Amino acid sequence: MRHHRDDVVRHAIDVLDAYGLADLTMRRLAGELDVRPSALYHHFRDKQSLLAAVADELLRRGARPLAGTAWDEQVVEICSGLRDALLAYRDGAELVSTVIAFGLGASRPYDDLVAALGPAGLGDELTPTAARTLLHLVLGHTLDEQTHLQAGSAGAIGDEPRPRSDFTAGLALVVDGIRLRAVARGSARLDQGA
Amino acid sequence: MRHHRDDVVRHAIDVLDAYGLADLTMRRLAGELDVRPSALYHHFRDKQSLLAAVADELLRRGARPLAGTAWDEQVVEICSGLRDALLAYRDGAELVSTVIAFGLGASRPYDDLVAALGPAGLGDELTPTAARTLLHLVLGHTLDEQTHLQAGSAGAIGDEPRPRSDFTAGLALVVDGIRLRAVARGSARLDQGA
DNA sequence: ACCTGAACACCGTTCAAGT
DNA sequence: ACCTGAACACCGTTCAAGT
Repeated sequence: MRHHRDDVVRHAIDVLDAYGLADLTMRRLAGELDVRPSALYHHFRDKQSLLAAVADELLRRGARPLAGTAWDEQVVEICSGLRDALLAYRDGAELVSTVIAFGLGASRPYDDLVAALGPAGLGDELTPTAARTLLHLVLGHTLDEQTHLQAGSAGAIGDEPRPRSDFTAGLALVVDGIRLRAVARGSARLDQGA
Repeated sequence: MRHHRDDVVRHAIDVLDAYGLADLTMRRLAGELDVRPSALYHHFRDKQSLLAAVADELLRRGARPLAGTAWDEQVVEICSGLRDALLAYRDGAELVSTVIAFGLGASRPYDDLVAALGPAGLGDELTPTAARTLLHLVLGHTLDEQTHLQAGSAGAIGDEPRPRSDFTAGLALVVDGIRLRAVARGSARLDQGA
């Protein structure tokens, strides 16, 4: 049976969710598609590109429209939505972190954060910094969280699972720091929780 | 020639720095030590444990005494020192991030941050959250930075390198957010830069 | 356009046995 | 205590050739 690129990506997500990132190999994926491993190289130049496409699809599936109007509400929505998207598939956080680190894809969340931060008036220098800081927080936290959630099945010894409020609290720290800079340029109120 | 554990770790750091994390394989390391790969399993139960020991040694070499007295000075020192330690060896940030994600070692920076944050009076719930948030920022940022620094030699297309001030600015954001919570419990001044 | 067959150059890990 | 020899069960990638 013949496939095209989208079939491969869909099957790759299934393999990811069922077996984890370490077992998402070209050979295993080819096996699931009932095809020789070399056939995959017709659709993707290498494994990194495949993983980038899988990460993009995972984020696309988790995408939600923004409801809030204020920049800080939107930032919290984007970050929470990203976390939910990462948690929706096994090893989602590890996959997206890897793809972002290699700089081959998964750039949507960063772009969305930059756009949402616009009205905060941080300036052209601080806005990308703030967006990256938020992104690092979400990826790092969710990677931690997902690793600990899955610690039962894997070999790693997990200490206590993260309390539910931990993500929100960490995010609020950073948003407050950003709000302080926005305030310095004279706009939002300082004491609203994130 | 016979080695013990410390020799293996030292050679592993050399291989890491010379060839990168992807080429720090058990087989290559064994080759450098002029030993069969199976000999390494006398010293370490698996590759993860070896990497954990390498990460700990890398952090040990980068350790510096704390000069500051105020908690926010100490936090900035710890984070900057961690960044410097990670940048001192090729793929240092990726190695330490991996080891921390697996929860097998490299816990010193987290412990130091928790200790430094003590006097901020954040409480038992927020202190670990703040420490993790800082750690995620430093690891994420430095991983980004190191990837872009090394982008010339690797295949990944790096966009512009991070501006020098980016790390400091991102760190200041988070420290300000923490300071705000410390202020809420009534201690430090709010307008001191990080 | 999509795939096979066959190969190349590797991996981590185990385990009995040696000194 | 530290190591060898040999094997097991895998990897990603290339490339000529097929339909």
